[in-house]
Amino acid sequence: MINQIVCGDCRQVLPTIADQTFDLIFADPPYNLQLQQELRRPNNTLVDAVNDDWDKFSDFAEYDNFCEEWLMQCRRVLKDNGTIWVIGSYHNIFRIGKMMMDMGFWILNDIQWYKTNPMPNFRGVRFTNATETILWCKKSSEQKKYTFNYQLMKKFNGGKQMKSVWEIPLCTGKERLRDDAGKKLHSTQKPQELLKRVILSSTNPGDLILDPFSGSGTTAAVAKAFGRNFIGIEKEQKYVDIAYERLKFIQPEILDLI
Amino acid sequence: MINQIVCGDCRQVLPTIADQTFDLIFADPPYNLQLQQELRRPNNTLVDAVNDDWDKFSDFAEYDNFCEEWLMQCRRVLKDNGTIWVIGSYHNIFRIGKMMMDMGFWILNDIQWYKTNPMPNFRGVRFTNATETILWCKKSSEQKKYTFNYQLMKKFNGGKQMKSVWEIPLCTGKERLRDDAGKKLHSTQKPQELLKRVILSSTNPGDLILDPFSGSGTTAAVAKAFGRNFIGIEKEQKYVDIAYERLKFIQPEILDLI
DNA sequence: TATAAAGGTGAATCCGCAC
DNA sequence: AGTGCGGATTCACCTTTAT
Repeated sequence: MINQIVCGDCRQVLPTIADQTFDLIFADPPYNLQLQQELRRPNNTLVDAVNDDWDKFSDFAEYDNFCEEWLMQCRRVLKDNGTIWVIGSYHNIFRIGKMMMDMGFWILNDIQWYKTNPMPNFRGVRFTNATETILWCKKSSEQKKYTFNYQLMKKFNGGKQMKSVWEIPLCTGKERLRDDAGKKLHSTQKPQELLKRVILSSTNPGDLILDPFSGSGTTAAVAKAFGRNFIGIEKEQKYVDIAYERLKFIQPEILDLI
Repeated sequence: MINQIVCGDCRQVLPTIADQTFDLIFADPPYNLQLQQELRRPNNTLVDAVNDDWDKFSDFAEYDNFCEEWLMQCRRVLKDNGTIWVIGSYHNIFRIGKMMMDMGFWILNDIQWYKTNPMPNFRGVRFTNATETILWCKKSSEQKKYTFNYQLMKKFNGGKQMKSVWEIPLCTGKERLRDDAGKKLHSTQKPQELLKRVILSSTNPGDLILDPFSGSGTTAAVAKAFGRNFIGIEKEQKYVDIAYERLKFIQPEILDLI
């Protein structure tokens, strides 16, 4: 089932896959829905559970349990010489980072995706939230070998060692997948440039890559463009369809950038 | 005991302070770096790494317990309309961020200190680790009021809304405190520009600021320069002495930058 | 005295293989 | 697992020394 997007919850699909199957994992997990609802509440209008610490804790606990399940499975299907990337924002990345450390993952870098065109803070109550964090980890602290194409990254960076800060625009323009009405097909489509750096830095041609939250299929598209194999897992059939449609088209503009 | 550096472990000193005393807290706790071995540059010179006793913890649990203690006390002595900043690296910030969320703190921003001159990765096995993270939090999600001098930050940023990425050099040159032999007096002295942004963005003149890990006294120095009051807590007497010595000198170059 | 060259250094979880 | 060794490996900025 190589080079496919499987429809299903990764917590159910991953247990059907053998130990040490993948050379690389890229995971872009969802936020806790309950947390997001809390975030979206109108300012200063408090919802019933404000003082209910139990409710709050149960929200975190539910998200933590969800992450623990898919992360444990990811660790199992990752080769002992493989690495894993997990992207998130300040809403979830601290919980995930702490959990990964406790599981035995060893952080290699905390990459900062520095958005060149972030959404401004309209009310002027905070600094413009301009980054997302991508954790790059090996499977254990003792792990000796992993793929890092240092010289290629250095070349991409004009001959100087590439830093952990990646200045990349949000996915907009022609790259952004939209329906006939111009409505974006996926709310959090990641830019190809981001996946290009992930895949070219930490895999070799022919390697097998897993994306347990495939979404619009950026990981699969970039993997295909660069001769890597992939397996995507995606819960919603409509996103599976979108990803397959996307994979039909060659994207030479990615290859031009090498 | 205003505008003083108290010598002692903040876990013992803070319980002697009344509830809701401080308008702002800036905390720069030990990072628990857990360095594995010595590191040499390509020219074979040894890197003078952080190897202080105050940064040694036996395991995650010990570090977590330590952080839980000082964070709980900080939350108690912070005014209900105050905010707290905590700086760390990928070695500790995920543990701290998760813990703070669980305690009820509400993250306003995850500021990225983007070092303009970070130490390179000499072995070429990772990306240059170029950032530290500073969490800016209010005391609870329900908290309506807190100080954010939006217009001043905008002015500092050339008229555009300031982003959560702060490009600031490491503390070197004349600003770095050194003994007569040229040896750095503190292994992790923070740049004044960093504290300037923290203090000017989130306090007003006359506010009272706590730094529970005072170290070389950068927080106190910048607070004094900008007419804020401070209380520092520092475990080691030698650093207390260094900070007081530093406070004797006016630093007009900070004020020039307004 | 001015300019150029050389040297030092910073919160870092920094090699891989053979024996 | 401990040791030894071959080989690949650095950026920005400041200070000191040399021309």
